[in-house]
Amino acid sequence: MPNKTNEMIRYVAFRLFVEVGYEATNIRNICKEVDIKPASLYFYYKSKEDLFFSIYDEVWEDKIKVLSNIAELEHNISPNMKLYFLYKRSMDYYSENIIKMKFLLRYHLFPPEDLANIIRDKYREWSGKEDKIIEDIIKQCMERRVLPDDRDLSDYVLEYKTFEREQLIEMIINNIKKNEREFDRSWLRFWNCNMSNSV
Amino acid sequence: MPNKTNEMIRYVAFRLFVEVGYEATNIRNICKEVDIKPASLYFYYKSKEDLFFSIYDEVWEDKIKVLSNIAELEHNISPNMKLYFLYKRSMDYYSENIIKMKFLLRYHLFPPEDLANIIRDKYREWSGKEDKIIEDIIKQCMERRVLPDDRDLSDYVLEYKTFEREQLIEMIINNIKKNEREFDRSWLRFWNCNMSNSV
DNA sequence: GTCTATAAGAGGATAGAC
DNA sequence: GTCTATCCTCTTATAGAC
Repeated sequence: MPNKTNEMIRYVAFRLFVEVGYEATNIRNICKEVDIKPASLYFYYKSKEDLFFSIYDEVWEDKIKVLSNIAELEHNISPNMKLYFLYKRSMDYYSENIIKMKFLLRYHLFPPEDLANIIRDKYREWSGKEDKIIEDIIKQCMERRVLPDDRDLSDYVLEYKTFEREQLIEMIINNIKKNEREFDRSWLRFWNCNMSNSV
Repeated sequence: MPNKTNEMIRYVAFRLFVEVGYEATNIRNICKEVDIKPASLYFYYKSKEDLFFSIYDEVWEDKIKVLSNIAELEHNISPNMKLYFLYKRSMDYYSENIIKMKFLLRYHLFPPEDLANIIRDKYREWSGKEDKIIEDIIKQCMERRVLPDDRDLSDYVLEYKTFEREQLIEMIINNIKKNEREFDRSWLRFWNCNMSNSV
């Protein structure tokens, strides 16, 4: 049974953490927007750091949940189409949640000094789960010879993740959602140039 | 005739601005490492912001100078080789100056709130100079039909910059210098899939 | 749950001596 | 050029009343 005040705190804090960053976000500003006094925030969170990681984990949890659902959805299709759908629906999710993705990018690329170690550990754990989902599909591609097996599984996973990250960063930097057609063009280039061919 | 203390201030400040960020970098920390008292820093710079932009402009100036030199170097070669050399030598420069590139990426992606407007203006000015260098070479490619002229110049420039940025971000994120062969593979994919073909 | 009041400290910046 | 001393503001966080 989530509390109204708590939801407001999380909403405002998240926005500020993304837009102005952890260090520049201060308790007073959050509370001003939520219309409570700073002391009240400490009823919900024991510290600024506590608030941050509560949000950080929630963003990752949501992302992993969505990716899992996508991966489990398709059954009777070829594994390369599975990977394609994973990509396409990931892009849909990222497009609609660009701010969450910007949040993750920000704190993985440039973590605040005092949170850096914790973020690194949490990142490893969460992105490990992400890897498993991708690995699973690519493994199927290799088993059914949709992808040449002269390369390592981990190599393909890295290739896919790099490609996906490029797309994501382009979205974040340009702050626009690409249209379906552009996503498909990128996919074709990726599949033909980076995956199927071993240049 | 640069002053020894001033050089130290700039060196230390630059490192801290990259690694821990503008907000988390404080005058006291800089001065501690330089082994001077905070008041002394204000003899060289009128504020923290002043120090920051002095470094910001220097990083860009150096980058533009190097790019200009590369572009002016090659004369008797085909324009597509010119673009290839621009790419290759840019990558060499970026590899050897990853920390400077990380600095620029950091402040363009996530500028401190109070500096955001100034950074945006300066960025426009500097990257305009960068665009001119790239434009000049691509224009030659189109004139000599090395690149199909069914696409706009600005379209090609954007394509090149996006490609270059991908390579750069990969270097920064993985914090390693790719080897020559990998750079060449990336170039071939780019040239064949993104430039020569109009998919 | 939310408040008032405040502790405790860190930060940018300046005055003025040497 | 570099220092000591200090101002003033902002920040996280807590104590304790309601």
